[in-house]
Amino acid sequence: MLLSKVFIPTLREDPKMAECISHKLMLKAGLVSMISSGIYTYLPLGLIILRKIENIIRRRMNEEGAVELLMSALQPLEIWQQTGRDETLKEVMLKVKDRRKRELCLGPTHEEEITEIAKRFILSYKQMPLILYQIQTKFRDEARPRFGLIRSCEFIMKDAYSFDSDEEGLNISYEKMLRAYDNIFRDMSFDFVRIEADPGAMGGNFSHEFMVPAEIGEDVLCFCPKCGKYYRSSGECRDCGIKLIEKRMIEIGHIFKLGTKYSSAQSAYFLDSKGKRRPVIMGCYGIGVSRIMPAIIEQSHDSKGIVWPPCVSAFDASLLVLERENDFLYKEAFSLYEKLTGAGFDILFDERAEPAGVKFNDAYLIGSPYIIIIGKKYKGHNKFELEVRKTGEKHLFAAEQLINFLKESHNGS
RNA sequence: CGGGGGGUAGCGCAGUUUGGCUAGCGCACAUGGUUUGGGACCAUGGGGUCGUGGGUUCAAAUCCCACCUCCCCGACCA
Repeated sequence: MLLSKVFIPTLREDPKMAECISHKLMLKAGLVSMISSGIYTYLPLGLIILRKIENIIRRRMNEEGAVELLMSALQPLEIWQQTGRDETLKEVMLKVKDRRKRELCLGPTHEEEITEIAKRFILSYKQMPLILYQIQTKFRDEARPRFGLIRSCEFIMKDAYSFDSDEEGLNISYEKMLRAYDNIFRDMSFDFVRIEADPGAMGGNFSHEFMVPAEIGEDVLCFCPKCGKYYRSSGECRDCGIKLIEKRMIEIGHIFKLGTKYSSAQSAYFLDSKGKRRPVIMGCYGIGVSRIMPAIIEQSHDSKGIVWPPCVSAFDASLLVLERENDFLYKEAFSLYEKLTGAGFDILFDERAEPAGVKFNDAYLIGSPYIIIIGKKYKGHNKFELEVRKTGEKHLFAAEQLINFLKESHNGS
């Protein structure tokens, strides 16, 4: 992509409203823009990254046999009354009335709605096991939105729901999701923790949380500095007997065995092999998709900007021509751009007539894993300079070498 | 929801204590020129309901009242 043709409005100064690093960098790098407290627009660059994150999730969910659907964000309040959660979630639920005075809410989550789908279509044990998932916008009237996309009133979640005819089936589905989540967060290069959790208001009897350590985390876990194990309470390490240290964590995923809480309340019944009517056994599995971007940034940045792990970076590399009005250099740069694009790489080509400092700073801010530089020095040796964003390490390459280098790093990641 | 701090050009800010020339600065933006390996320079220019409403006054960004909104700490958080 040509930088002058894409809409990436980077900011020079730190935005005043941003308090934490990821929030600041997301605004500065032109990933998102705040519309109101807790409400954000994804700008084009942010959307590219969001899609990459979503697709990592899709790949792993599909791999475990989960099937994607898309439920409505607008939901009749009626289905919430059946489970009583119109009361338990009263505070966070955004409600509206339509012109016929029908009471609706903007879904804060989708257990009730998916259970309606199950009730309607899952009639026999032969239709299970089944795992359905969606990537959807949720709405919550948060008491205090904060940290940018970490806690917002409108956010994107991947929510999956498993349907089984017996406990054993539920255990298998749950294991599948545990595996998928481990893979997803590993794919995203997270330093993450998986820990048993309290099901809370979600209901059910068993639950795991996936968390990443970060200063701005809203949860606290205790960890053993020797073996690295995490605990919920601050005793001492069961293995090492060492005093634990508190660590702030961001919750990025949470999965639950629900059992029949929702299916019973909403009469989602099926007939088993003996023709007996029984409630479907459910599990639900959430990932805070819009929270992942800031969580990655919290874990991967430096004083100059974002350092994207290659798997979620919008671009494989940024390409800078420093002397824009030098026809020779521009032609060399453009031909390299075409070669790299032809080889299947996503390249952000900064061909603007801006001073070198502006281009370097934007490139560091945007955070592509590699920066390829064509300027004065190129005229000396006719080699392309490649800077590794993460380490600052520099290489000189001819075009073919450069392509091979990028291919290798691509396969490695 | 409790406590604290903010709102002046697209962004970042000064000015408000002590009311008074035409409301300023940096960046960005536009035009022309010089530049081009680290947010460059010169010249010219455009852009403002000073958060909103009401009040006090000869005179309000500045004082008074109400409201809106943003941020921080806490409570809450499937």
